Amino acid sequence: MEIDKETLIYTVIGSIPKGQVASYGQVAAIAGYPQNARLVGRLLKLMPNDSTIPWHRVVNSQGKISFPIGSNKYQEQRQKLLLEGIAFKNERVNMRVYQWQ
DNA sequence: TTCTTGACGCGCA
DNA sequence: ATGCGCGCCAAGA
Repeated sequence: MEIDKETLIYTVIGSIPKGQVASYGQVAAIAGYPQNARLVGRLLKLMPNDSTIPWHRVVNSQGKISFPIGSNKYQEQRQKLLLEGIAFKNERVNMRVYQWQ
């Protein structure tokens, strides 16, 4: 039986360790779908609210949150990351330090 | 079916 | 550092 992209990507995101982050592109690549960063973002958007997957640990390749600065979602994600000990430097996390794998 | 969008990424000026 | 263009690809109009 074959695992679909959706399930695989959710699994990858779910395996990101607490206190670390991964970019959309990395998640896609690890799941076996390089060049599909947009797919990752789309799935997170369609993800049910009652899901327990750590969606907040996914930021873009620049270490920035992919929501407009100041928006509720932006604040929510930033807060979750801060609570895990991830520090922000000018609205962005240091990928060299917090990047998973 | 074609065109536009978008929680993206990379190279280049 | 900062735009800008282009590649990607599934979903919606």
